[in-house]
Amino acid sequence: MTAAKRDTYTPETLLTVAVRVFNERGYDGTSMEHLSKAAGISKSSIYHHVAGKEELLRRAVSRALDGLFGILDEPGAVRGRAIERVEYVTRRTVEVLMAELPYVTLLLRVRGNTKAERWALERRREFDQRVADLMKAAAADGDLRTDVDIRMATRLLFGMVNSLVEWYRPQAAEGHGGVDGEQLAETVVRLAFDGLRTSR
Amino acid sequence: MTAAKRDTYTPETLLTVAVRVFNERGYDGTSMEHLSKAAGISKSSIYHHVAGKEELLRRAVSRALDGLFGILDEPGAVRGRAIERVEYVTRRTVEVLMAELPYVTLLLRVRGNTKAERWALERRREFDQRVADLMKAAAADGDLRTDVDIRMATRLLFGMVNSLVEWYRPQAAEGHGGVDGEQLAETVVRLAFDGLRTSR
DNA sequence: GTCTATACCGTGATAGAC
DNA sequence: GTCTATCACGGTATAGAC
Repeated sequence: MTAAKRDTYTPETLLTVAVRVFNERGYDGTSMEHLSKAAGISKSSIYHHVAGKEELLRRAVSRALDGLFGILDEPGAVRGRAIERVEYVTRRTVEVLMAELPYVTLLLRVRGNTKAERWALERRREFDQRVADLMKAAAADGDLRTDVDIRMATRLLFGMVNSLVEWYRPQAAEGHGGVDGEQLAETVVRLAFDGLRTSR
Repeated sequence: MTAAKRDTYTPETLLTVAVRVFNERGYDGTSMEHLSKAAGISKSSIYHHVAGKEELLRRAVSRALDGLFGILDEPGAVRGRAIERVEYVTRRTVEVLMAELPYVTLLLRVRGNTKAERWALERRREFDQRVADLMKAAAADGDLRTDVDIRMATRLLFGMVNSLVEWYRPQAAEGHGGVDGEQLAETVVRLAFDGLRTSR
């Protein structure tokens, strides 16, 4: 942040508003009129900053995808035993999901009606595939239970992780900083890998 | 089925088509024009059967909700140790989700822009609350791990279960009947309660 | 029960003044 | 950079013939 919050919009600040409204009403359920009301400027002023509604969507899901793919290049995701890498990617996915919550939320709700949406779905599948490959490696190492299909387990694991966007809301710094972030990530990992039950 | 598939539509047969299109394009992304093309009749013919788009949505989510709430009245959900009841409800939720896949899919994607949608969201929360109460009882029995927040665990568990709608597709009876249904439900339950890992 | 034709409104997007 | 005014279009829904 080089300057304090200013009155005039940039594509970035406008994006913040747009993504919030998209998540509240759904992308298709949001009109340019809704956006203009939420931003406090007229419809035509929005067109001064961005080419249209779909560009806002493209910018938003790009940000989410960048965050997710970034994880796969981190040292913890490329070095070590496969199961450790899976745990790392899972934990980091939860963290990125929380850090970029509105953007990832939008990404996960994309349907595929427009070009930008189809592009987003394609890249999401690519990410899922990369994770599924990691899981296969962990299974080959004998570190995952053998009575479940790996592809299915991958989907369920990330279905669980992704479901965070439906209820997680960042608490506005109550005393201590962002401690709940790492805590929640740890909970998800422990639950997914060790299960809900007290003892087997 | 008292009669074979007929040419003329009823509200029910029309609903089948509408729900499929709603799930493909999203409710807001679906126009009456889309529906009429998919059904093979004109827009105005649709209005002969139903009052409008929102009635189709209401009928669809009602069917999903009836299926889910029905679970809570089954013997397995009201008798026995709490953890057994939680497992039962989890397993049955997976089964209902598969049996009523398009309807539950639509329910889980509802945003809340219209009256019917807000009503659906309210009833969904009611179901979630009933399940959360069961989980609390299981925790009080000492059958759930104590290092995770119960409310959070409930949300993650059902986030995992609900994520099925994003990828599960019924296979068109390849040889044996509907064996995969119970199998998948069992996998979800085992994964959720015992975890992914081979051994602790 | 289905059709064509149409009413009427909200949509995404643009023109041009300030 | 923002505005008002406006466009062409597609949206839900209805009228009335067959």
